[in-house]
Amino acid sequence: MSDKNKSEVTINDIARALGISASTVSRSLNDSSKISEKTKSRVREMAVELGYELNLVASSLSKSKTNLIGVIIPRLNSQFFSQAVSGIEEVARQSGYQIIICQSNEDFTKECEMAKVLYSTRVDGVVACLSKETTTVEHFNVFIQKKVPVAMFDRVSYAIEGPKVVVDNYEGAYRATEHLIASGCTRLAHLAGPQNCKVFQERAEGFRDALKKAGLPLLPRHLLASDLNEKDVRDSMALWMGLKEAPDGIFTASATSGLLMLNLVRNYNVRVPEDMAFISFGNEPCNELITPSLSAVDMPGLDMGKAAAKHLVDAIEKKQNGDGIFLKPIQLLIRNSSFR
Amino acid sequence: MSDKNKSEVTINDIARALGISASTVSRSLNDSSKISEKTKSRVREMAVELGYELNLVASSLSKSKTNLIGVIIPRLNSQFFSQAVSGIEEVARQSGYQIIICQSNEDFTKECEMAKVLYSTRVDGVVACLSKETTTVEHFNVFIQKKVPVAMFDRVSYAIEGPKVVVDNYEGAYRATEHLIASGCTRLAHLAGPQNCKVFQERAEGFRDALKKAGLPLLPRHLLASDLNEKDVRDSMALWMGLKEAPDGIFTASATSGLLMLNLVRNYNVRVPEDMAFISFGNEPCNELITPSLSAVDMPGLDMGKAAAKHLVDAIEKKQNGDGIFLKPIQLLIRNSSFR
DNA sequence: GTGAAAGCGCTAACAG
DNA sequence: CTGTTAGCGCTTTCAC
Repeated sequence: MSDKNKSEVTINDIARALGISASTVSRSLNDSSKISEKTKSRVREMAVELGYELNLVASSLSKSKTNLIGVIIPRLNSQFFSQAVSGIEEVARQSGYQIIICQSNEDFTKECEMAKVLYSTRVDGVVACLSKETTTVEHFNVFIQKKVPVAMFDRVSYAIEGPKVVVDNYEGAYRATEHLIASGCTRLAHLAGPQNCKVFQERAEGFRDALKKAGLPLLPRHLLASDLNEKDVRDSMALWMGLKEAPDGIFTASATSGLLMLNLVRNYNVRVPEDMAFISFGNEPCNELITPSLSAVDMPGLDMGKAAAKHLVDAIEKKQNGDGIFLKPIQLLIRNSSFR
Repeated sequence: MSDKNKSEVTINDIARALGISASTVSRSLNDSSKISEKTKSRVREMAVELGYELNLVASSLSKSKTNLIGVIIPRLNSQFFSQAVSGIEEVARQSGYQIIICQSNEDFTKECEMAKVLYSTRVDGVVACLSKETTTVEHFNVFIQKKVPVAMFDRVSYAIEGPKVVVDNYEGAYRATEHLIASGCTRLAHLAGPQNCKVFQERAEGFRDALKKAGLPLLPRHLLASDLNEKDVRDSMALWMGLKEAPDGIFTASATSGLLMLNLVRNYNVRVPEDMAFISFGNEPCNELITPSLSAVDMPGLDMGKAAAKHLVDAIEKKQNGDGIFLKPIQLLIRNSSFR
């Protein structure tokens, strides 16, 4: 009847229609225990009759709670990250939160901007995986100061508080290298990632230590730090193939670089795994479909995402800062590229 | 100096500190043209001094604009979707919007719920790709009624207004089939998707028509509608291989099913592409890395995402509903699985 | 069990 | 150019 031309139906409209107060309507809609069932149902009916829909921005403002979680990640298009985001989204939604996605694109400056706008959005928490470029985390201080929990996964920083969900990169690298050695490789090489980034440091370290432990030398130029982009991978491959002592076992610090290398090696007269074995840190579905299938250290992306979100939500709701390091198991997937 | 213990610094604090009004502060911070440069800079300085950060939820409430875009997609973990979301995120952010991601997981009920909460969040617009189950789009009516633009891509519905970004599924399927025929296949089969879903209908239709055009028969059970999940694919493969007249050319309606089939065929004594050629609708990076490499109809996920976001933003800002169908080109990627 | 009133932080007429 | 005054729609004491 009161078909007002106003765009939005509010609790006031319901209140007016029912001849009660807005607070009663609010309480009813929130299922407050101190409202009679009768009133509640009258309110609910009128709400649907008028086509009322809660306005979360108003609600957020008055409650100082947005039920929004900011997610900062390097990018979306890798199995690991899309799985992680899936996991985050799933547990977030189950817990009543929505997620705002920001891709830093491995760009530190963008990461900083994103932190700012997420803060302005007053997200209740953020889960982040740092860019490769990131070496300082002061851009997260806004959150810390205002008691907004920050959960990190994979590429984390221990310089700020909050839950961290990680894998043991050192161990994964160590075991991968060990495996290559067990397969009979003696001239091992490692295509490492940017060494300012902790996870890549750890992977390089695991590699080095495994060699040391086995009494194997690290041949000159057999450990190459790089950005892991396509050019770097191609250059590294070319460099190694030109060496007098070319590697007979290669461990790459990322899935994509491993895939690319395995592809590049076809241009040479080299048998895999007989002449050259491969294993990569990080697994893509692709790894087991190609020929030869590519061995990998698998990181549980989905689980890590879920865990990060879970610990974040706990931190948000229980007001416990949720500090803690949660180590997720990696898995060595041995396939044809290294099995001999 | 005025180190009040209040958690949030507001424009009022700045106003008080400077002995001016809150509106002047607001205008300054928004770089209004009618504020003296001098005042602006005093305000800006005081803002950083006090550690002020804009509260977007308050701003959103008073402006009735959230600068949030809701994204509803079936899932994240396929090249196509992660690329699409990347594209959406990129142009959204460049245009000053943040995106809220919701995965329907191909579940119609979830899709409906998501539409509801996105509306409650008062997103300024939504970009959606319908779930396979979705046959009705009434859950989007909230948006339409309230003039919130809805852009759709790939799996779209013409039952509601708003920009649609699509590829010509019929044409892609037609050309893929045509290609198989040109390669010498005569007993063609198509693993189709759920036929309530338009894109899969169109693909099946393109397949049928290409056969007809070439005067080739559609052999019994050579067109199988399915859900494209792993079990369906396995069953279909088994069924086909058991046929007296087994297919010698297979066109799958999705990338993953194609990949899986190509993998399954190894269990049979069949040469690819000599005895059986393959091509899939949808391409994954994987497709060119496997052996034999898998031919595909490639959809430009990134572009489609960007386009959808762009048209949505236009619709939001120019108040033009942006109706229109934007056809993105597909590309036939002929690789070893079908080239003979 | 329900109402009145204040307020969350910002913006936007309307004055001057 | 700047200030005053109302809200935006909802929640939340504090009364009754």
